[in-house]
Amino acid sequence: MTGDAIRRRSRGTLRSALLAASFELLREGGLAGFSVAELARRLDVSTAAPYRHFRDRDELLAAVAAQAAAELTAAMRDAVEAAGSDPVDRFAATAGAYVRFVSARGAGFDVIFAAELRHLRNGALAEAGRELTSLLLDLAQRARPAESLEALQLVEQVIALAHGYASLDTGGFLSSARLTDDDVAARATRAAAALVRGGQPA
Amino acid sequence: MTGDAIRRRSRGTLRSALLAASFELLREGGLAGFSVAELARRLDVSTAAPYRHFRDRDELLAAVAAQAAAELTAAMRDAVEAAGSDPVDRFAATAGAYVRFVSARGAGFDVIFAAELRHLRNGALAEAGRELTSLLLDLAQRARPAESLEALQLVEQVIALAHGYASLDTGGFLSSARLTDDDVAARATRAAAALVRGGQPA
DNA sequence: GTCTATAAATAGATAGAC
DNA sequence: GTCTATCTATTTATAGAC
Repeated sequence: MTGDAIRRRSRGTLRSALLAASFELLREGGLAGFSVAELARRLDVSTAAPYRHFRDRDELLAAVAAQAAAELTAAMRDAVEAAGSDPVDRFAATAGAYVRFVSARGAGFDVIFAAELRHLRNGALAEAGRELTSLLLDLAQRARPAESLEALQLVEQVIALAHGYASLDTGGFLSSARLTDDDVAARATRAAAALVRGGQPA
Repeated sequence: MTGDAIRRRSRGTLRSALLAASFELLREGGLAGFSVAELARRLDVSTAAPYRHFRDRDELLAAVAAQAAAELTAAMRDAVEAAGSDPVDRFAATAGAYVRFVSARGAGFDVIFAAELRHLRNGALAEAGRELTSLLLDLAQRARPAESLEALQLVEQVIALAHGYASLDTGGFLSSARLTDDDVAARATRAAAALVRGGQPA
């Protein structure tokens, strides 16, 4: 559906069409498969057209990353609310939300915090990243048992776990088990909860 | 050191020099930065030379992946032995070994189990992958508390965690903390132990 | 086994017309 | 704002000489 809808856009919307198509492209081939030329091809415009809206490839990617960060933060907030009142479950829900988001949109921490985009000092992206980090830190702080790890390290652990599950999913490591995206998200959530609980002082 | 040593190799060793240089290249730019042309450049041979030893890029990568899998399995065995007798600590040590290995060699599960290499049906690679999986399953089985998750899912969790830590490390997410590779490996190990312990039936 | 030369893709990016 | 045309760089891969 989206492909045609994008191609049949009316004039003046190339910029947002580029962003939308970028997510499609990322979902299909990851950062490695991302190219401005391919984007132009899919939108039936010349390869020069995107450069009227973005200085170069990195600026386009940064805009995508900023949008991804905002959407991911929102998705995590929703998952947290749906998770109930247990602070550990609420924090762990972010891992599941992350897996689901990457599977649906193709952009995760690798895009949002890409080293190749840091030189841009893109304000919107930096701010969106900070908001995401802040949400996670807050949830970690509440889930953190006394005497346990610092909240920052707890965030690091859960991010690593979530990103790992998303990578395994994307890379097809889990494909033999024929899991749905929701299955993988549930596993990531369960693992995150175990991780936080296991960190408690015996 | 290695660069010059490789460039000054005597004749008849291009094949192994290609493998060695591949690891260097992967460590610097990951799978995305891997190219046969760049490899040839570094070894001061023509871009055609590598194709006398490998049918194409994927066959070269598969040979790299098979070697990586064997080395990683050995590194994990060493780490397990050094970890003592507690089954959870022994299993968790594989996460630290993985992080250290990826940091040193640049090739991890993403290369070893790359979807793009599966069509080759490379026997050596498949066998090396099986051996790695088998080691992890065995350790998981011994670390697994009764009533806990299946060993396969435990392996999945620890692999995801380890791969996530390695990605965070490689991507520079942890760079603000100025951690050494050993620091990151220690954190991954600790997190893996917490994960396994937290999975126990309360 | 290695080289030179070359072909065919593909990507990023710009100039200038409309 | 978009197009056509073009440039430059890079990569994978092959043919044929030595």
